[in-house]
Amino acid sequence: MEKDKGKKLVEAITSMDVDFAQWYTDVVKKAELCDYSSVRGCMILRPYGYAIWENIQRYMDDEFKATGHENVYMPMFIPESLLQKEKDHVAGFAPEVAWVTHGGSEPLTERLCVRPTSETLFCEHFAKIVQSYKDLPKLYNQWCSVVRWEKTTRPFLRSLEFLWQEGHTIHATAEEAQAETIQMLDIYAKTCEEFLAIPVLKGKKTDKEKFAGAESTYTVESLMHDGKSLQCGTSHYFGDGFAQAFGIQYTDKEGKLQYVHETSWGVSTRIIGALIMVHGDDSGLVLPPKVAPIQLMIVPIATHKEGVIEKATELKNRMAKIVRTRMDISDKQPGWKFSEYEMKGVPLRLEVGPKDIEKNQVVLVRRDTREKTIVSMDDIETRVPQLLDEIHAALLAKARAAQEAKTCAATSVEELKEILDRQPGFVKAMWCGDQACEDKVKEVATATSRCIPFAQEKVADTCLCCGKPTNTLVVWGRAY
RNA sequence: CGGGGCGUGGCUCAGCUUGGUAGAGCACCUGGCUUGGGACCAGGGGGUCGCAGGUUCAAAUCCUGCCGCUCCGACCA
Repeated sequence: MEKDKGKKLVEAITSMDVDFAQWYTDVVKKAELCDYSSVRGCMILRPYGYAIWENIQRYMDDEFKATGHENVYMPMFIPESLLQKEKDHVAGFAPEVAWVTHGGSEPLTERLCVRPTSETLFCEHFAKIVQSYKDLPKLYNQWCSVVRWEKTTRPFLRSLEFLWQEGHTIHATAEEAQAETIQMLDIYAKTCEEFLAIPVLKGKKTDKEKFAGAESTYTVESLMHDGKSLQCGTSHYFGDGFAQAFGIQYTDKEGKLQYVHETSWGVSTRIIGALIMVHGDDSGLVLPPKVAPIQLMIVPIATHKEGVIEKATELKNRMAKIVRTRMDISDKQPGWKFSEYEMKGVPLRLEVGPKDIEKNQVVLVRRDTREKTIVSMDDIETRVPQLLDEIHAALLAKARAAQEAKTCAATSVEELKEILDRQPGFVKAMWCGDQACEDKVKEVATATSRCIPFAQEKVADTCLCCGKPTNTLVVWGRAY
């Protein structure tokens, strides 16, 4: 039935059900999100990929500012002695930091690490600038890149250098710091769901999975198309541990010296990996409208016919005032353009040709469902934004349904393993709190605890591993 | 770090077994024609075959080492 021509190029993207990992790599490359560089494990963010990051940045930055945070910039180098100050922290990061040992040809008296995260730099600075309770809180954030010398890398999911934001705040009281930790986790959840259409599971990490040096770590976890989970954002409460290690003290109203309470929180370009793996399909990327660099792509048909380009340009100028609009008037075939912008995940396409112009109409085509709607040219200003909203809602609903369909419950480690082998996803199971049991789950079922969800429920009375009575529900899975 | 696969114009790959002056398709450039799901015709440009050694009269091809990419595993904010 279908014509053979052109099929070969469409097949350039491996089907997700054949080989999900290959599909992911194909999409990243074909959609021109990033490219490999000559440095192992480091990637080049191309304009289209970077534009996605800029949109995420803009959204989150507005949220940070709206909650009273200020942006700063710290150095990219950390002296070894400074990194050593908090022992859990250094133990966690030392194995994967990159070291600078020479300045020009001169050996340095103290080697410098390239920041894997900046807690130590912020702490050192906070210790200097805080004297009184009147100096608190300090609500700082920085947008930067960090370096972690990973053994294996994948575009967006794990690279030696990656872009992120790291928030670092200090507060007079533990309560205030704890509230900050949760507030930022909520902003991350909101970013995922309302901006990226990625449903998330909010919860607390077990001690085994928490951040090096943290008292508690909170996470928003999401489920990818292949059933593996990915941490989309993380928020840590440090208590006064770092404050003690770095001497961050203030004088309270009673004139007594107190340690500050600290938090940190971060989201990285890894979230773009989630975006790809949650919404993508066999034709390529599917971008939720709010984050899409191009929201509406205008494809004029039969551009050589009189009046087509003029009309398409007029429509583009009208739409560009409302949504991020592009028009392709290159002499490629329309079919080529359709495939190209589907691969790039553009949420909505507008086709306009001689027949449409005659009838004063355009054809709107949704990327997510490929549904075509014929709309009067007079109505596009209202219909396009409406459709974009519908697409966002549909993507979120679809992803939520997929997550629910892949969420099961287990009462034993064996059952958990059996479920994950059959259908990877989230598995709810009770846990006694003992790390030995958590280790056992990893050993037997090759699954890790994703989080202790805030929304607790009871799927059994006893620990899935040791059988001791417990009321704690943990969600398990296999993670990226 | 362990195991598998791969490295030849921008991309996908053939050529390697059996050594003998570098190939195809796509992409790109020029012109024509076409335009509602990846067109067609003609002409054109572009590669020290991942790197370094070795064997040989001669290496993309054989040998050794290294580097990189990729997948699986281990490790890991």
